[in-house]
Amino acid sequence: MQAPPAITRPATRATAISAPLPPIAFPEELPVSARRDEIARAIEANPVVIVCGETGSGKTTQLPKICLALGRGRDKLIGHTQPRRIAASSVARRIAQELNTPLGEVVGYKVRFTDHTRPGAAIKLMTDGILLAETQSDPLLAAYDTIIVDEAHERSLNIDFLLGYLKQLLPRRPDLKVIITSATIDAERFAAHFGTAGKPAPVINVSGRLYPVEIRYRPVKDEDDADDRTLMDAIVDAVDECALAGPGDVLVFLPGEREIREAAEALRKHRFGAAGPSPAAGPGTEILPLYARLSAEEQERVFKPAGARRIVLATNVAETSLTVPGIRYVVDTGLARVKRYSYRNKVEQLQVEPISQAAANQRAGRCGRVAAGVCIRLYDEADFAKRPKFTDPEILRSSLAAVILRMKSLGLGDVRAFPFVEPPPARAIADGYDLLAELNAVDEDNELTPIGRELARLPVDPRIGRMLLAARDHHALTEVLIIAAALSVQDPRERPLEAQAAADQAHRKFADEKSDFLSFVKLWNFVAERFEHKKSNRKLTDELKSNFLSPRRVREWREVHSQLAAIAGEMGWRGNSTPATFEQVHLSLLAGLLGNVGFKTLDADYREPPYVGARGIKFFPHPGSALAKKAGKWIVAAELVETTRLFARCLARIEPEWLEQVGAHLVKRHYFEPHWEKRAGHVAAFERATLHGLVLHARRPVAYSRFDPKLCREIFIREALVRGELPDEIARRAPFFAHNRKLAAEIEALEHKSRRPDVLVDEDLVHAFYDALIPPQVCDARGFEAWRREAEKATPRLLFLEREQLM
DNA sequence: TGGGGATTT
Repeated sequence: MQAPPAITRPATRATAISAPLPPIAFPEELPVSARRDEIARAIEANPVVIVCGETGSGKTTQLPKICLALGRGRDKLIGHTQPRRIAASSVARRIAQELNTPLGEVVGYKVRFTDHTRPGAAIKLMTDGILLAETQSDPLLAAYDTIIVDEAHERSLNIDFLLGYLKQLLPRRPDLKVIITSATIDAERFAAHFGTAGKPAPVINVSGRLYPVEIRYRPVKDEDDADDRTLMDAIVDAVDECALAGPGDVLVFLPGEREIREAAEALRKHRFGAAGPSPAAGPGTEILPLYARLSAEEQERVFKPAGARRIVLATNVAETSLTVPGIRYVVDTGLARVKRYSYRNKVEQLQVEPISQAAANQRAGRCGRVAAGVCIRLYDEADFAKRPKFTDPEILRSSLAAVILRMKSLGLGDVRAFPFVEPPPARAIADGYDLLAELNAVDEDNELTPIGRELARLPVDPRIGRMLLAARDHHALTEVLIIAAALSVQDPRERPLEAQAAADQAHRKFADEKSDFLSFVKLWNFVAERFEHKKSNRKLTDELKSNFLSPRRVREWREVHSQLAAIAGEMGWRGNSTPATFEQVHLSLLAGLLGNVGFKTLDADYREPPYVGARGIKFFPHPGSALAKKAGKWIVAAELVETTRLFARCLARIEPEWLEQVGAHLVKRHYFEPHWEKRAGHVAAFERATLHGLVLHARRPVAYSRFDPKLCREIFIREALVRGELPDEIARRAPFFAHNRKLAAEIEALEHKSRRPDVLVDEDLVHAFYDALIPPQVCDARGFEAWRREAEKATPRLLFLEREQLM
């Protein structure tokens, strides 16, 4: 759909007066400043420049200013993308401050839900997702004369898509300058990607301001000691080693919450255990967990330096998203939970894996920011050397349905030909199309359907978008908007390690025994009521917290909900004013979740997976579900994730009949054992219906004539006429029937007497007799009767057999 | 019996 440019084009300089440029100063202590002439020349001479700057180089804040000094950002914007919202806003603030201008005037930022740019600004910070979203209304990115993609080495889905998009766009935008910033090791790959005529894009390396980091390898198990030393023992020893090396905070990288809890216990036990206080147990030493699910307050503790030594136990959140200040020592387990997507089973996996060399070096770098640091790796150097150099980019670890949907909707042509930095394998693309077909978003030719085009307009996962489209049709939009928003954000329910039972108790009031999805609706109503009657933000926050709800995540949920509700409003969809039924809600959810259905084959005993799902996968209900112990025969799950086991999370009971309705385009039907039904007077068969291999019904009787009329006619003649199984009331009205039966009986009796019991009336002869007379379309008793009455008007004894025909 | 971290028309 093409809208008039005046509406779709983002604010450009045509209508706004540029703010007067402030003087641009470059802090001389930043390494980038010293190289600014060289960088500026490279930008002027090349469409694409790769800038490698390690932490502390100043690239993020100074590059936009170098562009500004070059006269860019005057007629069009300098766009500058960051992987995270928090970074986009804080970088904008910092640059605005350095230019001594109010935020928004010369430097603005735009992230989801917040737009702090004014017409006339020169530099716009944004998340890479925002720039990607803008390609929908501004395919040439005409609002920009310069685009800086920062932190490209993070290789998120958005970044990889953006790098492909820019590569394709550049020939059509010869005036556009693109700057990619990256960690040094990835530079060559990006340079080659943006090369022209066999010549790679220029790379400029800017040193960082990292202090040297000493790497020490301390594997959990030494070759010669075959004892049962565990990872936790190794962590305790490594922390001791750090403590002996001198003062300073320690950052320990662990794969997840569970390991963080174990490590905290091990460290506490070690400090207070029988062996006496360890060197790490200086007075007031603090052990601080750090992971994303932690409440804001708990995370805050990490940023408030205390007097005593702190030991921070962190997940990957501390690798890129959060910078823990003042770290002198890093202890690296070399492990992380990594999300992957299994094309074979079509489930997500979240399993502990050894991290790449690049990630290990990033972790080590976290202790060299304030002074020389020490990184203790709990594996040996040979182990490090044989690890992959890079972490697989997200695009090679994800379902591609959303990427394909967006590419189709932007008209970017063949997915296989798109210039990805690392093209996904063909089977991954095929799998993405499979999911889109399951959602009815593409047709047999893999072209977008009207549903697909609508899906592409919704800023949510295609599965979730599909629920919304179905809800519009099932009059369940009010409930499903709440559920869809909830499924798009992190669970607002907190479950702190030290208060799990209390949290579960607080959340129990939202539970619905038939559907975890409906607990989101109950929770929504609870929260909405408190927002409506709030006395103060403080009180509201306290009330949420006392119910173990994260205020931050509740806010995100409400923001996503209002964004989706606004889009629904723009599309003219109407919410239901009366509550939708369980069936209406879950028919809608099923439209997006047909691949996540399960059938219970075993009673749950926690040893074998009780449910079988699509393509024969077997899974457990997640123990956090209200249905975990009493889920029904048929369930649907919001997601299937393989962690320690394959778990289905967020469950609801469903009826198998709903699957036939919602999954009509996927149901495979197989018919077998066609047979004559005397009372019904027709041929019946049994139907076996499957959805993704899951048996919906195994032996449902169906009238068979519409599937195979020819075979039905054969069976009708043989069973009803030759063998005499015509329904009685039809037989009584048909004199030929009694006549022919009697004749056959007489002949049989005669042949019996003549001691030739092997020779009976030849069924084939009788069959041929009827077959020659009865028209092809007759295949059941009723059709036969109608034909016979007409035919006998002309020839009354048409169907009467003669004795010699049978002998 | 229990999930790393981000992002969006």
